[in-house]
Amino acid sequence: MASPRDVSPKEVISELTTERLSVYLRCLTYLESANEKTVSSHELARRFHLNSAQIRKDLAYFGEFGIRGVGYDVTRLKQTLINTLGLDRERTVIISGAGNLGMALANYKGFHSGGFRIAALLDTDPRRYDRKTRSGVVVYSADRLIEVVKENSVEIGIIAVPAEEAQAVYDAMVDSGICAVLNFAPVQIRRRDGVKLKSVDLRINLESLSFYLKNAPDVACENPLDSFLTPTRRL
Amino acid sequence: MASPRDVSPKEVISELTTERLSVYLRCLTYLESANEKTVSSHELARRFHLNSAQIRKDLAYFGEFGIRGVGYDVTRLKQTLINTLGLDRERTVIISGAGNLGMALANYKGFHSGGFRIAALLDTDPRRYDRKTRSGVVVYSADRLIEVVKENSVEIGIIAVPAEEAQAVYDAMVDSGICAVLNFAPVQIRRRDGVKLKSVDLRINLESLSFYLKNAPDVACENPLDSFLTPTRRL
DNA sequence: GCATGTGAATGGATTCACAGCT
DNA sequence: AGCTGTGAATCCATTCACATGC
Repeated sequence: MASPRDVSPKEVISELTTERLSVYLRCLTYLESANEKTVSSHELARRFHLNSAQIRKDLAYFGEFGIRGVGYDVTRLKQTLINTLGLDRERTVIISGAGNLGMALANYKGFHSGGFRIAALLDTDPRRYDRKTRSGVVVYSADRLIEVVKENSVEIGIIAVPAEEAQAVYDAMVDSGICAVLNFAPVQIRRRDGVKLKSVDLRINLESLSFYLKNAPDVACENPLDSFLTPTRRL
Repeated sequence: MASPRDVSPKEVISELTTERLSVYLRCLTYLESANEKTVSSHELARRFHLNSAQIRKDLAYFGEFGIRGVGYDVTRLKQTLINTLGLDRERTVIISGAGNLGMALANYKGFHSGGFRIAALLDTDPRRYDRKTRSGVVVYSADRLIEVVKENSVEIGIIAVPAEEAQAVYDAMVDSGICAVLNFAPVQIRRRDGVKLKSVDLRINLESLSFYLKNAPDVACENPLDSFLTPTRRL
């Protein structure tokens, strides 16, 4: 249908699919490092506890990358996924909130490679200004948001401030031109059009485990992928 | 159908529903602090950008808590949700990995109230032993896992170690008797039956934003709840 | 022969819309 | 009159199963 280089799908791709692409990319990176040359959807499914039909369907949204009777070329599919996910160029990130969580995120290895660069931490507490994380990220005054965003062409903002300040930080980020935000504050952010928002709510995750413990029958076995993925459903 | 105190549903409740219950609880806590006495599903939906039919359906799994023509009693529904989520008694948590992330989680306010208590941090690096977080959590040798779990009746384990060690930590936690785990390591954990696993993958969340940026049409507006929730789908 | 890519079938989750209660 | 609780309808995601191509 689509040529192999066609990586901009016409249809809307669900968040679930997108997140699985990230999982596939990780699997392929591993296979490549293990010197595997090709892999079939069945093999991928078997080794990483996925579903082969789903892998094929997910990939097929973006073109035809496999060879019938053979499977997928590991390196080529990996590159395709990198392109598809937009990880083929660097995206700059800022983190608002230089408390424990912000600092931990600034040092998180997965945020310093494979397409991402953290330009700065921002905070409103002057005592934190000019501190530097182990990974070399500097803390600036939150007043300098616009300046930092402009100078570094920041595309992604991470909210790591207390719940009360989160909405204001979100709005300021959007005003400064950021159009994708990852929120760690435990609040429902009021969104703005055209700005992607993902939230990670640590408290909700714990409460969900509590619910399980309360109702635990004894045995429960689920899709290993589930726990990673967030849905895209409409209200 | 069910009596108001019936809080153990026969049917299987989806993870999506469970996570929404946490959201409702948060909304009700806010309404209670604002001295609201009753609230209708429409009012809840309007104020917190939810869907009224979904609220009613979610709540109805656990009994009949509303009054037709009136709505829900804020305090009573809040208490019901606390019971339903199993937050009416304390659940003890340990965190494995006293690096940046583990330390940040140990200091996270949402983990020190409303039903949770962090008993300890565990690490394999002796240089970290006996350190104490601001919130008073002490770092022990990971060797002492079983001892700590037994003495504190730990029910929930949080994995905050590097990817390579995550599976071993998970297995050790399960062997020690923990039956609910929250994993922050970017790997697919091989599950054991009867043990609930939730994973938060920071890298996947960022990649998902990257995909959005790559394909951003210009405007996109989604369900504000989406970003918080994780699905429960079968392979 | 074997594995992809894909329509068709299934299975869930959300939303609609209204009967029934206060 | 108003709002809950819920069957029916709709929408979306996953899985099946096979025609197609290497």
